[in-house]
Amino acid sequence: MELFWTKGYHNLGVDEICRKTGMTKGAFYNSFKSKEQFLLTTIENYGNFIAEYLQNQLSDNKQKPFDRLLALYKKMLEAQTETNHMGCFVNNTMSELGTLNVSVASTTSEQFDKFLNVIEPTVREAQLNQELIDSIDSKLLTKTIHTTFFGILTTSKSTKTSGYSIMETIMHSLKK
Amino acid sequence: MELFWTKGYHNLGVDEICRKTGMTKGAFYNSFKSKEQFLLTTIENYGNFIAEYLQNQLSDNKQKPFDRLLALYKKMLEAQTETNHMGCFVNNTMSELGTLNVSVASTTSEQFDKFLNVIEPTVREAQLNQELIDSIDSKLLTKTIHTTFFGILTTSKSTKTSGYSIMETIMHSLKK
DNA sequence: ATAAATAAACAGACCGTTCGGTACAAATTA
DNA sequence: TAATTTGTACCGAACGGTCTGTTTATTTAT
Repeated sequence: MELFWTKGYHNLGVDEICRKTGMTKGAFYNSFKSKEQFLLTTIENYGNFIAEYLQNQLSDNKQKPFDRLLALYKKMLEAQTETNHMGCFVNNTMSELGTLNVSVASTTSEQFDKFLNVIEPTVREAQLNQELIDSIDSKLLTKTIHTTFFGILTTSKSTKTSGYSIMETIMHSLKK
Repeated sequence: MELFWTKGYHNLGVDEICRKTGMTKGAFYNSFKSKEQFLLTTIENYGNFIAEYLQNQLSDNKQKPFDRLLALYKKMLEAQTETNHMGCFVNNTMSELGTLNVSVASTTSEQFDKFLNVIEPTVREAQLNQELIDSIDSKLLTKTIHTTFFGILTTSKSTKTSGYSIMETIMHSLKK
């Protein structure tokens, strides 16, 4: 997964996948129908992993919902600075292959929706708590916040400004 | 450029570039040192084109600066729905190759900065006009707005919600 | 002005390499 | 022993890039 993430799909050969993971080609093609099918499986694994991570981070009831959200995004932005990839694996794959391959398009947007569904209850909670604006419905607000986050995640690696200051600006401006 | 945009770098062969543009390989390699150099040239052309477009859209003095900004982003989001590519060409290229190729990384972030520099005066004007929050400096606010826009541009194609409603939410929440 | 010489641009067959994927024998498991 | 998994040599296709012959434009000589 790390490999797809940093190198993308077309720049990563099956040979290299096998070399780096210690598999052989025989084992690879015994387990996966094709390179594409391996990518789809990887996207789903990553999606499940992230969804679970989000769930865990947001279920800390000691903090207010708004603070939980902000802390989550801060943590994720910080995590990226320690790696050598940029952006989100799901979204990167979507931009690389989304217009070329319908399976990839549907799998990636499925995962994206899954993320939103995990986050939305906390956003709604924050709205009920009068911490976030409630003039728009929680689904749209969730998408607004998370889309912004992905924008930051994609661009912040190549700019000097800390991505977190942008996220902070947005989150505070969405406060009630 | 349209080709790189929809297909990405690795999925587009020199043969196809030549076929679709009516060039031959001889002409191509007479004009460009390599496929990579052609990409860099294309990015710069695209960057100049967009920067000029932004400049034109924002110089309409009949509207208030805030309205000019919102109209610009609306127009750009609408424009995308008529095409079959997604996201921004500069940013897509950055995610596909930014971690693998330093020339591409620097060229793309150069273009991104150019966009910000074109937009920033209008944002500053809106701040002075008391239309946008002035608690943060105009450069960071510009980056916040534009980064958000790119996030929307990248994801809105695969989601059902209109990207513009997200952009509207953000812009209005950043109002003074 | 015309012809010859030089340079630049072009066409596209072709090259070595790498790609995703297959074949099949060897090894492992049951 | 029968069935499954693994290692690896190998395949055709497609890749980026080169090479050589040819056309076209420009300069020079007469």
